[in-house]
Amino acid sequence: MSLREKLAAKAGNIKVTAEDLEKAAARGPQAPRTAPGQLMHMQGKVERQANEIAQLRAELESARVSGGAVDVPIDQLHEVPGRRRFMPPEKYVELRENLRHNKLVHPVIVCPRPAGGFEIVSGHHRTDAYRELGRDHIRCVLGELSSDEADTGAFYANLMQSDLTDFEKFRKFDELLLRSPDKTQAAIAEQAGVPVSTLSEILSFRNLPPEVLSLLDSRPDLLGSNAGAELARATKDGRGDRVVEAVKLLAEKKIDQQQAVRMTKAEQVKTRPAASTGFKIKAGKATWCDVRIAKKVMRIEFRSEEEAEAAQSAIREHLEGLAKAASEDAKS
DNA sequence: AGCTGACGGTCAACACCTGT
DNA sequence: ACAGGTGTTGACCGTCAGCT
Repeated sequence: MSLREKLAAKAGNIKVTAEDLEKAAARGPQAPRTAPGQLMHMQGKVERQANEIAQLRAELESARVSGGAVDVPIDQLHEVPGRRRFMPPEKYVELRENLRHNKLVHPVIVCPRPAGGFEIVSGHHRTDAYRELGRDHIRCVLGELSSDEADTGAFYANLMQSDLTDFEKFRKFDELLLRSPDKTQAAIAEQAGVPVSTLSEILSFRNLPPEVLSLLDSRPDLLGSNAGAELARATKDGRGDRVVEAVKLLAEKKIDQQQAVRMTKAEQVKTRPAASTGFKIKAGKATWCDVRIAKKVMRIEFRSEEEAEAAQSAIREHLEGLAKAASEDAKS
């Protein structure tokens, strides 16, 4: 008897009952147990995924041409560090609840990744919300930019959004300046469409103590550029300890930004001559004019242009008198 | 001359106050 | 309770002086 005939005879005794079939169906597809089997299984899986991604990519390409969007599995979307825009927690909750009940109006913009899958160009929070809502697909469109262009594009797009914090702008501007050392602040400011002075103020964050910078990394909404620049100046003047203390109190919501700035200046304020910082002149109970003085500049604010004009000639007359007296004093 | 930072001004949004 | 006025805050802007 040949080997084939022997094996056929043995197999002939194996009977597959209806019960066996049921058990097999309940177990579902089984992963191979041997190493070569597992390798082949893995290769097959990778190939299937690559095919799926290639197909998705093709669908996205044709959707771009036709102006449509494609449902992409959320587990194929990957975040690029530094590209995510800051969103206050309450706004995120608002977005998620909106998406719970409504369709996604603006699809997520993605770019294919060399490593497979897609990187998110914009729409991180929408993707997060979908994940939290237990959805497994999200509408996507293909971006037309390289990864670098996407980073820069996302940044400048974010810059136009008022809810991007100044500290986040600083981190990105700083990174841009490091990446392009040949570019001046003026050139970057022009590209971003902001005055050079604004950029300069934002970049002053770099002078803050390291402790404050790491705090701001987790709470970028803590400091605006104004207060940030003031605190950076205080740090440069050797008052870093006070800056750290003030920012900690700010984080605990015990003080606001202006109070934090004042805190770092406390000693200076004491040593300053007791100059008047302004006063108000009342007409009855209402303020008729508000006078503010800063160094050699005095500002007088009236309720209306007419009142300002009326006061103007009286002030001029008085000032001319003062100037005349001053010149007579100088002669004598 | 160009770049940068300091300083003060303007504006919008919001909070608070006051009168009805 | 509501509307309007007033004050405060933070973001943004323009000017100017110092520095390289």
